[in-house]
Amino acid sequence: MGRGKIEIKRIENSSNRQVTYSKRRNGIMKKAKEITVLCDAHVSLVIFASSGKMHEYCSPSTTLIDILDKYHKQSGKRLWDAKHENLSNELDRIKKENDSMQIELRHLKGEDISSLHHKELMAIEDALEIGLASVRNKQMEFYKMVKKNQRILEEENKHLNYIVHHQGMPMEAGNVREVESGYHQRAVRDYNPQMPFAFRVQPIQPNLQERI
Amino acid sequence: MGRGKIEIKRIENSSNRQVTYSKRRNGIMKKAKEITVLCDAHVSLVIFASSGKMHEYCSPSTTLIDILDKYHKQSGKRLWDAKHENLSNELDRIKKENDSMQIELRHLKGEDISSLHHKELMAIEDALEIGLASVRNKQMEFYKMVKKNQRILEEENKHLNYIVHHQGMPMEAGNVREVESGYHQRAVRDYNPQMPFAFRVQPIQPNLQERI
DNA sequence: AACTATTAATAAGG
DNA sequence: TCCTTATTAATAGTT
Repeated sequence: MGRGKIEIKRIENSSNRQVTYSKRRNGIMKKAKEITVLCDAHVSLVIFASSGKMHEYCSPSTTLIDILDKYHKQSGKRLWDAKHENLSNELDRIKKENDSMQIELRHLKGEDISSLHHKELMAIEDALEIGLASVRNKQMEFYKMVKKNQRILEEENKHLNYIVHHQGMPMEAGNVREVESGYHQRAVRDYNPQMPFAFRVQPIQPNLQERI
Repeated sequence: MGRGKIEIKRIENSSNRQVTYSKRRNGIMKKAKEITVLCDAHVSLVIFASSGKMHEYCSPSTTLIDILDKYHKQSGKRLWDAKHENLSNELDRIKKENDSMQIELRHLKGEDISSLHHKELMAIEDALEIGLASVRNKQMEFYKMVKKNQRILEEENKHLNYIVHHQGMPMEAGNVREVESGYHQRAVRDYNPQMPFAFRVQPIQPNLQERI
């Protein structure tokens, strides 16, 4: 259908090929639309030029996903399941990891241990002891820091008290509080900001004392 | 292109529609093949008749998956990612769960605790103490069972010794071993099969003694 | 399914 | 890429 008949084989002339591609692509698109309308068909058409440029047609009232879904059902061919597989495998892997961690967690919390053997119990006990030692060690650090801070405060306090009383400076209760809080702030400045607030202002936690 | 011009609208006559569908479907397929050959194009064509019957064409040298993959890259549209989404979401969710469990595990093992606040440390310590108590409780059960078993064995032993020595039955060393192992087996029969092997034959674990 | 008159697509050229 | 046009290809209606 043209000025001459052509053989159906690759058009070697690049620009001719390009032109023909463009024309025929439009032709197919048109045909696709027509069959859609005329015959209630559902069509998905995706064309890539050799240049890589893409054109597509998908009948209205459907989506490519629908089409592919139906394709999937009818052909039995997998398609994106191959893509799924990786994700699915990873999911399985992580689920297993999750399960074993969950079990380990339970065991460390002393749950579900009735079926464990002696060696396993020992291992858990060891882990717990190590953890406990580490946690208490950390708390000890806090405790020492607090102690030190308090000692500094007390010394400063004593010193100031000395000054106040021996230099005969009259002060009201409110002023004293103000000065004291000033000391607190100064002393606290050196601390790690992550240190719990409780340690900065309040006295030592009573249960820390019991443990040390 | 026929005996008369037709309007591009749904063909109401069902059998006409069916015939036209068949003819035009072949036409499009042919066109698809032609453009593939003539212009080095990659074509994917999927057509569903209103009856639901499917036909497809995919250029040789590619697969539908390849085409869809390229489609995905170029259009940015999701496609089967929509299908993926559930899986992907679940993966994310489980990964998060995983992470938090991992952190909790580390904390219970006394790792990565330097940034924790006092309250958090206390909570971990409590959990560890509970876990430790539970584990030791369980071991205590074993210990008691072993103790009881041993007591029973000792009594039986004493009794048998009495019989052997007072009835003057001469026995060789080999026979004694045989008898003893027989006792062991009998006594062990009452145990939970999950009980660690160590308890069944060997004496009490020395470190259990220290702990109780 | 085959036929064929007619329309539609398009190759070549501008 | 778009227009034109000669020519081929597709196909609607018929058998």
